[in-house]
Amino acid sequence: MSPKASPDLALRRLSVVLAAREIAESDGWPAVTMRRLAGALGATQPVLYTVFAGRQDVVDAVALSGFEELAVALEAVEVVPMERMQAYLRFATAHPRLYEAMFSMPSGLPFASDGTPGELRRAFAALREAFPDKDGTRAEVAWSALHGLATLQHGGRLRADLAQARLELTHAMLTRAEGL
Amino acid sequence: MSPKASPDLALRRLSVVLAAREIAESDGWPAVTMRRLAGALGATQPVLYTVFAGRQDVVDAVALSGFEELAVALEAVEVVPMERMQAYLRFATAHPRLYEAMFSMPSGLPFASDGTPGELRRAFAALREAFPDKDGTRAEVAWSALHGLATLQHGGRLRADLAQARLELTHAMLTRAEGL
DNA sequence: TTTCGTTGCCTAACGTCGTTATATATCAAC
DNA sequence: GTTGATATATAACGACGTTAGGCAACGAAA
Repeated sequence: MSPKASPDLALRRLSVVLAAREIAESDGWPAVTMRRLAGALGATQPVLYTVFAGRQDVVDAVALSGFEELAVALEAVEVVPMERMQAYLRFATAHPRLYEAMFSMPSGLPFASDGTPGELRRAFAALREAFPDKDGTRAEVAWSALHGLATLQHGGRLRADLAQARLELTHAMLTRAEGL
Repeated sequence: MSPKASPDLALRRLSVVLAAREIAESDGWPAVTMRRLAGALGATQPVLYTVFAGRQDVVDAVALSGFEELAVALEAVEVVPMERMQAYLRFATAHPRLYEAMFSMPSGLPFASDGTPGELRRAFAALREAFPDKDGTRAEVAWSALHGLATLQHGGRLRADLAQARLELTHAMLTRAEGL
């Protein structure tokens, strides 16, 4: 039934994702080419297509792993607004390219639908835990504010010396807005 | 001095920017290739390089034109937080690809430095007008919140039925946070 | 132990991209 | 009309994502 030693596909997937993350984090996403990925794995390009449909699929897999990591990072701190906010921003600044794949790049991942992956739900749930309300509006607003801070800050669009002030003001806003 | 009828370079630049915007808005940024741009202008690729250093330069020019338009859109409404917030979000949803070029794509534009273009300053000034404070922290937070809402919403990452609730909550937060 | 069928991988290629070198055509100046 | 400069077009280069086709390796059947 198995003519040739069938390789561990799960392991191969993981290797590709890890290599993609490393290359992206060091040289940027445009440097993550199928040829370079194959080279980093000591294989040839067609091998990549045995576990991924294409380059976009690789990026999506990296993004998904990022959402899992973000969820872990958020759950690791206390269920307190400021703690979770700092954990979120810490994650974004520690892995800028990963964060880029998760939010700023074209993605084939389903988000608001029923097929939304569990990793995504977990990450949002960790935020909602810290910003509870009836329908989740407050958590979505908190998330938006954090995402805006993270991206504009990383893009150099905000004054670096005001980073702490922005965080504190955002925190004050989000917590005082408890009663609607 | 002028051996051949020297073409209007400014006009050509404008034509390229307009064509790039149209193609991007209809078929997405990956469809904005130098070949297609040249075709839309009835010229050949090398002509584009007489007015733009490369593709990135074209994208940057489109982004810059977007900042100018954003500034105009913001200045067109009253200096009231809710008005300017709605104007901002209206702009982002009306020209999603343009907004993408301005914020979500790799850019060679200088932002926080002294060389920041006037179009950018104008857009931010219009926001600061509506969210005044001593050092501009509040305007930066407002901008971040709006940017987060715009991008996450456009990416389908937020519940569509809560859009109005998110806007109102964000507005309430930003306005009540007047005293620090 | 030999043969066969299946499966995994590599080489090579296709079409498209951004970008550039070379050549040709066009017009002002004399 | 000749000359010289310049604007444009043709053609190419290298790299990309992706795929087709051939070769080699291995388990099962004989």
